[in-house]
Amino acid sequence: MRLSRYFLPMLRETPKEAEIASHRLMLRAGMIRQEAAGIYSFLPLGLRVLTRICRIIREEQDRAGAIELLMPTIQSADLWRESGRYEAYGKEMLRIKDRHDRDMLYGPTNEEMITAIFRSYVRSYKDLPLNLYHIQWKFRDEVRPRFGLMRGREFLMKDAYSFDLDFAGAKHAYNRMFVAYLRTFARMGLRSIPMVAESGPIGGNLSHEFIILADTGESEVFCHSDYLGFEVPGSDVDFESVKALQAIVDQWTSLYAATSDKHDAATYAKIPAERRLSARGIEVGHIFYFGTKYSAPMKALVAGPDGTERPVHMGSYGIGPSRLVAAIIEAFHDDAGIKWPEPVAPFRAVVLNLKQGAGETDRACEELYAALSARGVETLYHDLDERPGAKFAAADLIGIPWQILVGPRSLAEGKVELKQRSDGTREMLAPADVLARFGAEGV
RNA sequence: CGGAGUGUGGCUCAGCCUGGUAGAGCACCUCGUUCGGGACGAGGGGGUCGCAGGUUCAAAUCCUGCCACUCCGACCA
Repeated sequence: MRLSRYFLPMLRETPKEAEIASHRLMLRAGMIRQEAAGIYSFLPLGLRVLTRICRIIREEQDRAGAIELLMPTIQSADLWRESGRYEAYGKEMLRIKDRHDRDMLYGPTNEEMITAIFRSYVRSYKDLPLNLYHIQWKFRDEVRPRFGLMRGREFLMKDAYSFDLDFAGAKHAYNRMFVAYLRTFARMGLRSIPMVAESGPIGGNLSHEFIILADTGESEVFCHSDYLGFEVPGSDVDFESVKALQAIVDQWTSLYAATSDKHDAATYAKIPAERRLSARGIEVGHIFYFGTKYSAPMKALVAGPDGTERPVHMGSYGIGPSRLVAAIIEAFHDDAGIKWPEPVAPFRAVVLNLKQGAGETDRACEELYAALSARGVETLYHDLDERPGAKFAAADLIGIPWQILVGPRSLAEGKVELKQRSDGTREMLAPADVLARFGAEGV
């Protein structure tokens, strides 16, 4: 992508409403634009990151055996009356009426709808286990939206719903998502810690929040510091193996870890003092087992091997991709801007032409840009007529992992400079060697 | 929902107390000089001062009401 033809409205000054780093940097880097309190447009650069995050989520959901579908944002109130939540959910639910004066709502979550889908097609235990998910916009009319995407009213959510014949099956379904979540966040460069959590309005009695440690996190958390050293399951995990998954979950729940809601000071005090970790965290995922809370009242029944019908056991599993954009920035930034981990970066490389309009640098940049693009390396070419300093600042701000600096100084030696955004390391390389770095073996 | 605060060109803000021709920096357009860490000069365009009432000869400025947004706390992917 040529910057001259892209839409990337960077801000030099920080809009006054932005308090935390991620919000500030997203606005400055031209990723988002606020439309109303807690409601944002994703501008092209922000959308690229969001899309990459969703791609990783999908890959791991699919790997764990979940199946994607797509449910609407608008739901009928009648569905929610069946579960009793239409009244129970409170003012957080945005209630609307259509032209026929029918009660509708903008979905804050989809347990009711997925249960309705399930019950209209599935009758037998032979169709289980089943896990259906979608990635869709949700609306929760928060009293106080804040911190940009961190606590918006409209937000993107991946929500999965599992269906099993009994608790044992449901527990395995829960474990699948548990392990998938560990992998999902790790692939984004994040260290997540599963913590015992309140189940809130979703209900149920088995629930974990996946927390990223960050100073700007909204939750106060307490855990054993050994969690920071645990190994994340590899891509070869056998999601069919009940025993293998249970072993992983057992390990990851073996030590104390709780949010302030569920914090037990006495248990925490038993951890050796040097292993106690008291910090703030960002909730990026939340998983629940809630049994027959919805299937019983909504009559989502399946026949078991003995022929009798029984309500299906369910769980639900949420990840906030839009919140993850912010969480990743909180974890990876410095004073100059964002430092994207490669798997979620909006572009992999940015070519900076330090003397736009000079034949030599223009030619070298064009060649590099064309060659990188041909190799499938997503590259942004900063081809605006700006001074080098402005280009450096812009590149650091938007945080693309690899900067390729092309100026007369290095070009005189037949070289360009490859700078890594994450640690600032620089190397002088011939253009051909830069290309080799981005070859099949990656950088 | 309790408490605090802010609305003035695209952005950051001054002006308001003490009413009298709407300002600055950045950004934008033109020309020139520049060019390895957010350049400089000259010229130019752009704002019914959140909205509605009121007071006054005169309101960005004073008064009343409303709206929007932000921050602190209680609740939440």
